[in-house]
Amino acid sequence: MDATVKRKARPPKGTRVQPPRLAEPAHESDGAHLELRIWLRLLSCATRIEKALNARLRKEFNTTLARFDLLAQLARRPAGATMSEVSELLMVSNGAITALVQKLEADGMIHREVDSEDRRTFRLRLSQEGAKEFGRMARRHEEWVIALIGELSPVAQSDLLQHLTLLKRRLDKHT
Amino acid sequence: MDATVKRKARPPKGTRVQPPRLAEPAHESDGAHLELRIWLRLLSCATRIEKALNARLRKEFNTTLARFDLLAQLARRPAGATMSEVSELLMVSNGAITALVQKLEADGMIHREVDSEDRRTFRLRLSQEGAKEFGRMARRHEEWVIALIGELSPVAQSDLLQHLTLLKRRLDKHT
DNA sequence: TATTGTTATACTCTATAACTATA
DNA sequence: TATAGTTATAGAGTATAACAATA
Repeated sequence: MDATVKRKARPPKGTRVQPPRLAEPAHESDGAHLELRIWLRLLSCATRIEKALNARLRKEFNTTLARFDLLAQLARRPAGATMSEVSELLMVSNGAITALVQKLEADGMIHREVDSEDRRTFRLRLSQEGAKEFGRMARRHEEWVIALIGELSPVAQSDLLQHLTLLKRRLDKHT
Repeated sequence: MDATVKRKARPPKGTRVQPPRLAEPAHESDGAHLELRIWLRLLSCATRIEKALNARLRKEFNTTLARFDLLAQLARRPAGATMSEVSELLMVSNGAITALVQKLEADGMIHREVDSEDRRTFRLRLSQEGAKEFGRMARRHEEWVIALIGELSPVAQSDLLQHLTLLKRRLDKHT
């Protein structure tokens, strides 16, 4: 879904004297504080990867990253999870979860059973085909991610992971 | 209803080999490839920061990150930019840009002038109040980002920036 | 014919608040 | 009263495709 924005063509005339610059969603990224530059680059990378993954999930599986993430949470919890738990895990409101779950249930990817002890709650679980389909998606997803990130050297990768982990810990405390 | 449904609850002790982990929106993140773990952490960090910034922009300035980013692009281009240029810079479709621009114009943040040489195109520029308001937003924005990221040591920050820059370059080539 | 930008349409994700049914 | 989840509503962002004006 990229590479087709036809803006390569540039008005041949004009008195524009700006230096050539790579597309950079930055606010004065050059003199700015380190923190700002990190954030802009982080956002840029995440957006790029997210768009790529979303487009491919749509194309190959007719689904989205949000749904994929919900399935992933259930996939690692054979005992299932409640709506509220999923809501917290995905950091998304209860109402939004209801919508996602309805869609996934309608597609036959998950089912919900009333909890035997508290009839207000459901346990969500992958259905059998849901588990299979998620397996297919997860494999492709991983291939895509490896293709996108795998060009970095192993050392760079492990450094990057380490620093992101550090950042995430700070955010966990700070948010 | 086993009361402590939270994932944090753990057997009091044990022979765990794995490091303690916080809630992690991951798909089997432990045995997974490095690339996958990087992506999940990257996404997690970006989402957290983005949500925080969006909420604050909404609260203090009644605006959004998408609009802020568009303004930021104009702020660094005194000569202005066309719709298509902005579309490319923000990696967003032309139709979506029209919507954003209409909103910002209605708010008096920007104006658009018909290009004297090509009457199909507009030049978008910050209005005077737009520039002032953007200045206020940018200052706050930077404070927030510094507060969120600034807990990392300077060394960690510069390493992180370096690795993200590397990643971004690969993505530029690869996407 | 090609390009710039608009419009119409639709879809996804999201939050909030009022609501229901349990507890 | 408090909690789990639903519904109704609203709004942002997005893409696509058909279209108009201009090149």
